Amino acid sequence: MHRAVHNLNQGQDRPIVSTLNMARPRQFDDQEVRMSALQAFLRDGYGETSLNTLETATGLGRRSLYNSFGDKQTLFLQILQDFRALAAQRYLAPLEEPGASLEAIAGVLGALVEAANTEEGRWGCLICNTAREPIARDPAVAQQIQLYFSRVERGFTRVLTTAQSQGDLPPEANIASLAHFYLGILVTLCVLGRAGAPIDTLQDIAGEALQRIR
Amino acid sequence: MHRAVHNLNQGQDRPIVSTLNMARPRQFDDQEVRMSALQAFLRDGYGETSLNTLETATGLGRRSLYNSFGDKQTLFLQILQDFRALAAQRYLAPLEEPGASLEAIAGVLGALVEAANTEEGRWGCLICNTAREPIARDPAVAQQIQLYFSRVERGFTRVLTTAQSQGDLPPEANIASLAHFYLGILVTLCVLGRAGAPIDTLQDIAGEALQRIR
DNA sequence: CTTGTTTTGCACAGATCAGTGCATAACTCA
DNA sequence: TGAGTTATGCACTGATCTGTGCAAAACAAG
Repeated sequence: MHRAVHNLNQGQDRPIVSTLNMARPRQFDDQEVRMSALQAFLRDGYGETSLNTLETATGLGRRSLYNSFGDKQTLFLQILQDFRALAAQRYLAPLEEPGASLEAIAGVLGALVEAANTEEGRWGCLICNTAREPIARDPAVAQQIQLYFSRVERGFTRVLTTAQSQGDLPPEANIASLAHFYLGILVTLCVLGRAGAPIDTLQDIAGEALQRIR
Repeated sequence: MHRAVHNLNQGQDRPIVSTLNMARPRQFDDQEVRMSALQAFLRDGYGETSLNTLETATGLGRRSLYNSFGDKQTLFLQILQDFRALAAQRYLAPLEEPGASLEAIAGVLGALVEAANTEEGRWGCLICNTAREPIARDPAVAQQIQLYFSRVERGFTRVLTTAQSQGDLPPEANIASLAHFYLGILVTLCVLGRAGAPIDTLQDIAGEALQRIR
C-alpha cells in the first residue's frame, strides 16, 4: 500500500530532536512531507482530505503523521503557514521589493495567470479555497486567512503609495480603494483558475484591471 | 428530533402525482424543502452537508428525502438548478432586461455588495462555492457551473454591446474582455463576502471596477 | 551485544457517513 | 367501512472517518 521507503536520512542527519541518547531516526523529511500534504489539501480541501489520502500523498503511516504533526487540524494549520510563506515568496515578492513600481502589480497578476497553465496552479490558492470551507469558522484558521489577505493588501498599498508620491498615479487616486480592488482581482484569478476558466478569460481580467492605473 | 409537522397540504393540493387512486399525501412542500436544503448546502457545501444536517434543515426524515428527491447528489443537482434560477432572478434581472444600460452593471454589483449585509448573503454563491469542491469534477455539476458563468457573461456582453452601439462606450472598448472582467468582479464579491471581508472592501472593489466604464 | 529511546506498522475503537428494507401510518376513493 | 396506495419512522448495513494502544522494529551510545 503506502511505502515508507524514501531514502533513509538523506544527506546529513539534521538535529531534529535534541536528545542525548539518540534513537530510531525518522525515515522522512519534514519539509517534503508537508509539501506533499499541501498538494493534497490544495486538491481536495481540508474537509475532504482523509487521513488515508494524506498517507498515500505523503508516504507515511498515520501513526507517524500523528506523532510528528499532531492531529489533522494541527497539521493543516502548519500547512496554512507554509502556504502563506510559499505564496508570498512566489507571487508577492515583486510587490514587497523595496523600490517596487506599478509594474510590480502587473507582475503579480501576470504570475497568477501564468500559474493557471500548470495543473497544480489550477488547484488555486489554499487560503482562498479554505475561506469557503466550514473549517474557516475556526478562529485559528480564520486568523491565517486574515493574515494573508492583509499582507496582500499591504503590499498593494505600499506600491500604490510610492507610485503616487512619484507622480505615476494621480493625486486624487484612492489608494486604499485601489488596494482592495487588486486584492479582489487576485482572489478572482485564483478562484476562476480553480473553476477551470480558460486562460484568455484570466488574461482579460488581469488586463482590464491593470487599465485602472494606466 | 426532527419534526415532520409543517402544515399538512397547505393551500390547494397540487396534482403532485397523477395517480387515479390517491394515497397518503406528502406532509411538505417541495419548494420549501428545496429552499431549506439550499440553505444547508450554501452554508456547509456539498461535501460537508450530511444527511442528518439535511434532515434537520428540511424537517423531513431521510426516507422521505430519498423517495422524493433521490440520493444526495441528485438532490444537489436539482438545487443547483434552483439556485441558478434564483440568482438569475435576484441579481441578473437588471442585466437581462431588454433595454438595459450600463447602469445595469452597477445595479448587479451593488446588489451583490448589498447582499453581504445579510447573514445568508455572506454564505456566498452556491455556484462559486461548489466550483472549489471535489464534487465539481462530476460532469453534471461542472456543466451547471459552466451554464451559470456563461449566462452571466452573456448578460454583461449584451449590455456592453448595446452601450457601445449607443455611444456610451468608446468604439475601441473590447467587449468580450470587459465581460470577462465583470464576471471576475462578480465572483470576487461573492468569495470575499463569504470570506468575511468588510462591506467597505466590497464597495471599493465594485466602485473601482465600475470606473472602467465611466 | 546490551540498554535506552523513538519511530513505525497494525489492528482496533467509536463515531459518522450514505443509503435501504420493512412495517405501519395516513390518506383517497369506492 | 374497507381496499388500495403512498409516505413516513425506525432500525439497520456496510463503508469510511479520525484517532489511539501496543508491540515490534530500528537505530544511537556505551
